Amino acid sequence: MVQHHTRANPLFLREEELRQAIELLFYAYRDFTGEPDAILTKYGFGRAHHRVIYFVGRNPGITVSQLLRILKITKQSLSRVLSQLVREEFVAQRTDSDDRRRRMLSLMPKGEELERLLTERQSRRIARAYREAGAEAVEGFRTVLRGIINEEDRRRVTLAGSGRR
Amino acid sequence: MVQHHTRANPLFLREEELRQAIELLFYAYRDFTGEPDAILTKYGFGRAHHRVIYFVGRNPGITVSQLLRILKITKQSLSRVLSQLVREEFVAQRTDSDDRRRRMLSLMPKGEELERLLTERQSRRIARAYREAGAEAVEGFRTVLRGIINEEDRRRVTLAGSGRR
DNA sequence: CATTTACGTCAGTCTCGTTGACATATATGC
DNA sequence: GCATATATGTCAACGAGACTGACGTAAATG
Repeated sequence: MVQHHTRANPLFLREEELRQAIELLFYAYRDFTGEPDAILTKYGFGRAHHRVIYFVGRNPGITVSQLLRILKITKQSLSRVLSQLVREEFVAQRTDSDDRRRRMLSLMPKGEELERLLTERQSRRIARAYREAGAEAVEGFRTVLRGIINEEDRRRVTLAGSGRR
Repeated sequence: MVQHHTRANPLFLREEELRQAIELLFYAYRDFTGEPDAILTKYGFGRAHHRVIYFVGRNPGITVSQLLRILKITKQSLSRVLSQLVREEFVAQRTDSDDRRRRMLSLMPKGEELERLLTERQSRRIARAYREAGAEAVEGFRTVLRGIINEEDRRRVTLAGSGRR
């Protein structure tokens, strides 16, 4: 697949290979977010709203501080978009009965609908790529991406899912 | 959180798998850009500067319009960061002798140095992930990422690298 | 010579990230 | 019960970086 005819210089090969990875990530993320971004604009929302809607939908009952740890942004940045989503009835807050300081977040019908719309687009893109690449490539894709993620957050992705070994 | 022990429903499994991909991409990109972002701050630059420096370094002599096509941002957005990079002598412009409307961009010594610094960090992260994952996984990673990229831009990544030159 | 292309710029807007200070409610350890 | 820590929200101010739309200039091109 990767026809490197320069076997003479392994260092060059390595750098070229790594630069390709950098570029693949850039282009893939650019296009991966491009479609949702366009949809969000119609709602007066941006990518930050998308992230909140996605992770709240994925983890119903998640608290603000848990969300902050995932997004790695400041309380202010989250607060702005979150309060907007609550105000416009995309997201609901209810007090945790165990610890009444906590606000448990969940999607309201409007939020669920938008979440589905956005996730559907992204899923379709991934599904197509997965289908074309085959199961073995998919495993490789997952493995490498996990390796790129900071160690402390790797568990976030594979614990929840089919990757139960 | 969400543990799926259901093997009964293949559709559900599929959705879970796709959501994991979405999250892998999110976390990987977040951490992939996190390190360079921190460095750039010290220079008074942002991620936009990084992208320009990277792609100019990678494609010496690239023109403004070519850069726009890669970054998919507007002329204004590019103009702001580019003129700053030129002013501060990270990037040089010289008129193309064939078509004197074009400005061919290249890195100046300061730009090359910063580019190396930033790319080094990202490369190290990728290299570690590649090493841990193995050659086969790397191929899968590349294949799936290429599939995620809009078709018209796929050639950007594999032609320039292993192909010519 | 008219049109198109490449590039730059001005003015204004918006999202979304930042810091730092402060307020409140609640939980928890002693 | 009190002191402290935690979870959350909010205010003010700021900066980066994206956008649109319009306009201007230089050069290439049909």
